[in-house]
Amino acid sequence: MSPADLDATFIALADPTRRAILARLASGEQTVMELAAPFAMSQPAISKHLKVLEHAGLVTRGRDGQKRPVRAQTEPLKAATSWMDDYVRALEASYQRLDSLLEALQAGPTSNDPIN
Amino acid sequence: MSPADLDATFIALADPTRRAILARLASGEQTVMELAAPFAMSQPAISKHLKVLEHAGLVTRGRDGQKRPVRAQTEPLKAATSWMDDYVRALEASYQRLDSLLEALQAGPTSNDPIN
DNA sequence: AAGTTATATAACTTATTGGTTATATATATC
DNA sequence: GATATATATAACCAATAAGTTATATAACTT
Repeated sequence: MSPADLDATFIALADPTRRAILARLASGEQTVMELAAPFAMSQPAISKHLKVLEHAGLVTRGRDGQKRPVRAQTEPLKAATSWMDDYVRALEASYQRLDSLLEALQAGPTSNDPIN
Repeated sequence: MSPADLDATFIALADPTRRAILARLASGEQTVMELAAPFAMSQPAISKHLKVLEHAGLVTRGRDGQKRPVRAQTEPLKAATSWMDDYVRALEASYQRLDSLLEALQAGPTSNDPIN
């Protein structure tokens, strides 16, 4: 996943309306009108949010007559989660190195310690 | 984690410069100047990015003389990941229900099927 | 064919973002 | 005390975002 793709995914997730739309899609495909109903917001506003979600690959659109059913997709979420997991792992590994170092220093510093 | 906190976290992650700053912090605390060095960007721009990251709780600032060392924090990431994981789980559960339904229909529809 | 419904697009407004330069503040050093 | 360094703040600019209303387009209904 390219940085730009990560950008698109996090941008899409960074809005409570869009996350609420996704949450509603967990119970299956919905039309734009169905998605718009619960929000105090115009239909074009919802269409704009859907475009942002689609651009991130978080939803795909079908065609059923005049309706354009919206369906959620998991792939970008998995890629984003994977970036975050890798990062947290790297952080915790570095904390652990620091912890061991502090522990070693407390046990009794020697001329071999990287600091001192 | 409140929706506003999730907003702050995803907004902070939705910029490649900020993700790069976080990545650099994986190797330990850094001063603002150290963080700014690799970027083709002014120091105030980096300070602004740090403020966004701090607002999300993704970094904390220390004090060491005139330096304000920046340190990464994992907590908001874990909360965000948790939201995403829950969501993916919900989605996959609903897909699975749909899949079983389609399977059942293909095996031979009956008057008890929820559609038909 | 006329009217209705579902959705998208356009044009506009306001607020926010990401950057800039210039400057202020606080600490360190000579 | 004067100067230098680390960081923050202010004022500004251009681009983007999130909403609006009005309108266009396409498909469905009668």
